[in-house]
Amino acid sequence: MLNSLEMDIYKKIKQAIIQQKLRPNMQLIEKDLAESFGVSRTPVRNVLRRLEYEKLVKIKEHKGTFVSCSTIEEAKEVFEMRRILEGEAVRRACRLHNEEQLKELETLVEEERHIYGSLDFYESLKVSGDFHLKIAEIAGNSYFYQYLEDLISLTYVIIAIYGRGKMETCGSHDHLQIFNAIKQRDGDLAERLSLIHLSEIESNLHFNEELQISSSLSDIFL
Amino acid sequence: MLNSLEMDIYKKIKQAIIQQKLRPNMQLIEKDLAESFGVSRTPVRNVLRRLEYEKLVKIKEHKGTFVSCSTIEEAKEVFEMRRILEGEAVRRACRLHNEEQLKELETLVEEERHIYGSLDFYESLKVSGDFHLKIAEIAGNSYFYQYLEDLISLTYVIIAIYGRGKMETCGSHDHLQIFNAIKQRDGDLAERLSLIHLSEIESNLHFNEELQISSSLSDIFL
DNA sequence: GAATGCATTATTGTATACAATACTGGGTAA
DNA sequence: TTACCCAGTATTGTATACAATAATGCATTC
Repeated sequence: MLNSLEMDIYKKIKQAIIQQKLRPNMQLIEKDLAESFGVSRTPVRNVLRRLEYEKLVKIKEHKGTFVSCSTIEEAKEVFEMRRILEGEAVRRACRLHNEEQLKELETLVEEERHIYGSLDFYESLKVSGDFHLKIAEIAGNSYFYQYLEDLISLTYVIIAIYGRGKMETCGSHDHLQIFNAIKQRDGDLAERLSLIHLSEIESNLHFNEELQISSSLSDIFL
Repeated sequence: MLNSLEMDIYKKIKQAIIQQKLRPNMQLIEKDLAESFGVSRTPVRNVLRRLEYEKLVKIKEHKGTFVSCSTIEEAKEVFEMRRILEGEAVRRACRLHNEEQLKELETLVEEERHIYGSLDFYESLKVSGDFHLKIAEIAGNSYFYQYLEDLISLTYVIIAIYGRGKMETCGSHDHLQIFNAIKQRDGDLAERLSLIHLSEIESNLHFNEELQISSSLSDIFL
């Protein structure tokens, strides 16, 4: 995939986007990025193209690279696809999990419960995402993980755009319920809880058109 | 995504892989590709990275890029994920399709029926794939298309590795049945037929270990 | 004769130089 | 004053040059 140099740059840019240090529609100038990482434009460009493939940035030819600002329709597609994939994944996880995996999953729930409120917002987002990804991992088909990793990253950006600060992070309570359903191998229940969980997160977003971050003043005053 | 220069190179390399002009495990040397396309290594490298992301090639650091040669396990994952996604997609297609889309789908079935046997193998593969992709398109969430486009391309390579020449292409009869189910908006039937269809293709493959294309003699004589 | 080490070569990885494109602003003409 | 054109600038796109790495083969030594 990416070599170690690029992987380092990739992780840093990705994290900055997720943490909103780089906000939607902000331009990422290759030269500046290259300088701040102390490398040439070449590896930076490679990373940006990768991020574009994940839809975290948008590259416009001869214009530049911009932190992605998903439309409402795109955001809804992300949640819809997450429900499809995570619903199926959690079913499989119920069937397939072994003791070790269950323990790892439990650890994540515990961790989440522990840092809830205390640590910073983005740390708790990450731990929450890890819970979802662990289920994808247990589901036993690597595409679950591959697809959901990207979709979950995109969810962070969507929350950055359409969220309103407080309750967008997954409640650790929901995760505990899902965990228990998995533990009891109750696929129907686990799927139902997962779908509700995702829909709740989505419904806490503010999909009012006016709230979209505009890329230009002409968008606003048109 | 890719600009027009790279898109051109991308399509040609991808097609060559699908058509087995570039066989699994064959090395793709950047310099040679660049020369044969009359460009520098830069755009070629970009394309190769993209193809790697789609799992059509594998890049080994400081060694080179090789046409991917999926293992049996990877191949099974591809079919499994196709069943998950296409099963869901065809259900949605049943609900969502409009007249125009239905007509386009019918055209593809007709076309397939028409060229069956007559045209070359790879052309018929392509038309067959288009049928599957059209359903993904009708399903109304762009991720269906995005994911399945890659999975279907990978299927071609898998068939190249594990197929045995004759009946691996989708029978147009299966597609006609699926089409009729969609037309009648019978989601249950359409899904069932699709899953059977995919499993049939898979079961026609020869997943005997000995048949794997070895990348090195040491693999054979170990 | 076999094995090891070194030099050579081939290939990829990174940096830099150059080309193309699109934006910006000022000047000029109507 | 306003609209348009043109030059200059900023940024990306492509090519090339250079560095790093890994494979190869030959020579040397035991």
